[in-house]
Amino acid sequence: MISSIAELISDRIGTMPAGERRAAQTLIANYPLIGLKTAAEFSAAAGVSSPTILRFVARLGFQNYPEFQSTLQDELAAQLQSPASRTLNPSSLGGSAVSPMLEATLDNMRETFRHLSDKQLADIVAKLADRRGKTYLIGGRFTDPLARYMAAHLAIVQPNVFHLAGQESIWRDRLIDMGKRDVLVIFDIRRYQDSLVRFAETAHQRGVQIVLFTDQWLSPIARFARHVIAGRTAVPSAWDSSAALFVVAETLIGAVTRQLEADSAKRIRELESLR
Amino acid sequence: MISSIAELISDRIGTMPAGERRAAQTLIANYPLIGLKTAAEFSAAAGVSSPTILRFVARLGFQNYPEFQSTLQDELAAQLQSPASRTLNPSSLGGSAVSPMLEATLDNMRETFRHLSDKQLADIVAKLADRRGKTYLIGGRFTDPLARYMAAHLAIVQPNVFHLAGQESIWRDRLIDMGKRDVLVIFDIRRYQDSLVRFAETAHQRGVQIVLFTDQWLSPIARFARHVIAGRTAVPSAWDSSAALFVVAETLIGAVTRQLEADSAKRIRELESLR
DNA sequence: GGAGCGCTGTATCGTATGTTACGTATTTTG
DNA sequence: CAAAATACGTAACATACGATACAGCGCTCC
Repeated sequence: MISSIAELISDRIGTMPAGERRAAQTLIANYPLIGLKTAAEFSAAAGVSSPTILRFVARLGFQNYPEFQSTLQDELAAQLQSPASRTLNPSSLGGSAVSPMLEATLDNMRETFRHLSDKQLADIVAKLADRRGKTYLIGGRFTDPLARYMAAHLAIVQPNVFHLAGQESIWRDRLIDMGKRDVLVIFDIRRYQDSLVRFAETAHQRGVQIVLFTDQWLSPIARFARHVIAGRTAVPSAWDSSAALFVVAETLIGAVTRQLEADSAKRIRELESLR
Repeated sequence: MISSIAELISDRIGTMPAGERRAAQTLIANYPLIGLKTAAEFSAAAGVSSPTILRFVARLGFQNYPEFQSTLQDELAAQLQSPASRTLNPSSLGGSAVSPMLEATLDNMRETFRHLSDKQLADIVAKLADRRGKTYLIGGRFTDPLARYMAAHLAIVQPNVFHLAGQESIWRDRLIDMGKRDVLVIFDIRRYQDSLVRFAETAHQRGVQIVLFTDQWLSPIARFARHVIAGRTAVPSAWDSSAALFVVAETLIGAVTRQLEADSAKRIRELESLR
């Protein structure tokens, strides 16, 4: 079973003529980056001519150079998305049944936060903590609980936080109260829901700022969103994982609370006395 | 000090017009691979035109698209050569506000799963997948969204899954339908809610098996529970974190789905056709 | 409400890139 | 040692890619 181009090469390098072998060796030595550059640059690095490079990729079974590059990119993409598979050898850890799921989830979180800058989060926190406008939250079929979770916390540290629940017609009607100063937090991962997209579009037209929690393939709502948080969702399960988005949500909740510390502390005391 | 293109983007994304911001977001979400493809493919993925992509890279300070791609490749090369440097976020070095939160959460998860045996999980899965009885789910003030999340998934792979929502009196009345073969999944972390404890006690008296998700200090409901999952909740925030429990929930969802694979696949197909 | 500015997409252009044909060099085999 | 076959590079070609000019549109600010 040959899965990567690197394996394919080492499998066939013996049957190659001298020039192509030099190409193969340079590619292996700088794998896979040389292969992503132009055929001319590749040929220069290998010290051969560009036609030799083309014959080389043809011998590997590719129709043309772009096809070869695409395959390399796909390979790279697969590597970059699951850091674990690359860093640790499979035999090193004890074979627990649950740990693949846990490991994947931990990777997803690290990866999600790696693509999330402090500045981006700070901007979102500032917007969520801005009390001149209202905050609305809504989610899709499986992610609506995340919207609820976030709403439950935010509603405690500040007024004017609303979770949009129930039937579509109900929350569509709420659009009438939304305007420029307001924020709409939407959770939407595959398979993206049309109803949410329509809702987001209308809200956007009304000038509402949208904060979108989605997966790495980006919900179509990203079109209308002011801020996009792309979480990794891939786990060894029949379902996608929302855990990374959940942690981002908790991080934001914590940051908003700290931001509003003075006010929220007072508010929380008041709430306590109401019980 | 800006070292990577990703940082550069998050630094300037605030000043970008809508179209270029979409480009920026898609690049961040699929970093950095989309940027290595052609401008046309990039533009299609971002849902904008190719000139917008070119204006985007120009705004980042590049003379032309190839120069932008070369920089991305160099960055990738540096990463691939020292795998260690990739795993840590550059911002985690200089006192970032978010990464303590992430680190604590990751620790919580590892710690939570360390105290969770495969056998314990397998028992719970077996019980949840047992279709002779009904499954009820409920949670506390902040954890009810977790109950909803779990219910939303379980209800798809098997019948007779119910989330108990609304006012206390409503779900108390549902006790009448609960019996020995049924399972009640409860989420309860500090501060533990009296209403839930009373509910759990009554259910227990009726012979209902209780699966409890709680924190490491154990809700009083643990007294009545057949299975207890104790998650770590401590994070540097004003709030406790439910993320570890969330991941356990997802793990169970995945395991139950696999357990019921044959039946659930058929069921899911049926559901699809109902849309 | 009107004028100005800035953003974005369409269409066109030039060019860099991959591709192919061909001739020479090199190796292999009878 | 000779002849043939294979490999390799040079040069011409075509395509597809990035760049640019321009027009339409929405937005903001008087």
